[in-house]
Amino acid sequence: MKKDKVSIPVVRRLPRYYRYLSELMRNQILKTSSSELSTKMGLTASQIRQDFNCFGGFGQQGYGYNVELLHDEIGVILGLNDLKNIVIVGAGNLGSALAKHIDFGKRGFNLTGIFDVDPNIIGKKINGMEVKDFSLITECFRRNPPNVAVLTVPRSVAKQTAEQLIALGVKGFWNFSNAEITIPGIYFENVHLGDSLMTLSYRITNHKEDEII
Amino acid sequence: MKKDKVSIPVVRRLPRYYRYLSELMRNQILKTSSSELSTKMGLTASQIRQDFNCFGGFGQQGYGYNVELLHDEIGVILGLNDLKNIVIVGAGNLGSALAKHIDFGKRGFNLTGIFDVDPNIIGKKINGMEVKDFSLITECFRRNPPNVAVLTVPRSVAKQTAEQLIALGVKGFWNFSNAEITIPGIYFENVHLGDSLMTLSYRITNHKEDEII
DNA sequence: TAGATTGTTAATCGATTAACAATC
DNA sequence: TAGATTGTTAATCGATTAACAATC
Repeated sequence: MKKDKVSIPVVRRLPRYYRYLSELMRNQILKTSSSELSTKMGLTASQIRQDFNCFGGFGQQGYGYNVELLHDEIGVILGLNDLKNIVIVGAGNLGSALAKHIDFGKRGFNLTGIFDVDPNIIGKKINGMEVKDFSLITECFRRNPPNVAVLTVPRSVAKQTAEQLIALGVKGFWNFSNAEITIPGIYFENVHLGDSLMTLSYRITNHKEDEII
Repeated sequence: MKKDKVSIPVVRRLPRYYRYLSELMRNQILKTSSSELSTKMGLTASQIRQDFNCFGGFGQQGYGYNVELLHDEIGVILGLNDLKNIVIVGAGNLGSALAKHIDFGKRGFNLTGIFDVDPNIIGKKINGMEVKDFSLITECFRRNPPNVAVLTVPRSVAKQTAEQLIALGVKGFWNFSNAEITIPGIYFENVHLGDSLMTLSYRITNHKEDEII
């Protein structure tokens, strides 16, 4: 049955399901089952069925799941179909690497601008898109107001930059700045690459033979 | 009391504690308490005390925690003090951005090499370090065998590249390749930037007024 | 000493797993 | 129909929260 409140762990697993189903599609596999997925993904079949049933039943008893249908449904749930405008703010190493590396279109976003404050960077082209002066951002937002911004500025200016963008209507941030900002009503997806690396350090340092993950 | 098996959620919070304590140190704050940290970090005081006590008691009843001592203890737990050699394999957009952007030294690692297969990239300098030919990797590993590799190669070659590196002694991967690889005894810290972005898409698409995170 | 705050045990909550009836 | 596999309810497990005695 469809749930109205879906828990964070379930939401975090959705993109993973989506990837595995994409892979099955690439391999022209038409049907799958919770038990098949469970062995492939290292989850329990029960959990998979529970997860899917947070959003309604996509399967057929006795048969399993139609791969493409399930894939597309999860895409819809994730909101990948209605493209949300997104801009990159901060075109340093990380910002420009993300501009080139991430397929925003496949992830539910439409990249409409890249901004920086550094005169050495402004005017450069990244993936055919010119880096614009951040001080002109108000003007640029008139035409294509974005819902979301990638925040790849130094931590020291992260909060003030976020506030400026919120004032212009931005509702969500993909935040790489290493600052933890929380503002009511605004969505922050904080990516802490340093934390991830330290977690790896922990595991390598404290390994006890066995355990994976 | 010191626990011998520490759960994943606890481990993932350690870098976060470490960051908040670093911040307190920057602000010359000498002592803190679980309740003070809890309001700052959005956790419960109880959880914080539970977390710290997985590793033994670092506080003093009636006083709280000495910021620097706690910070340094967590650093030791994370293994940040004994630097582990790390190489970057794949010097494309993301690999080279990470080389420039990440302070490996502060995260428990010592960057000793950057490799690629592309003749257009080999020989370039990134942060003063020359990109070496991946086919010479066996030779390069003689001197400074690394424990860990950053895997920033395309998904299609990720698995075979990982296997080559494991054969040369690599025990852990910071894996950006978007391939989910599991090999017994080897540590994979998988960073799925696309998943992170899709999670943001989900939340923006399905927002119900209230809820943050 | 009195006040504060830890370390730790016990209670609660939520997520995962198991079981099974429904049904294709 | 028989076999398979879902959707869903119930049981279990583990993580979080609450409570409080220990003690600085």
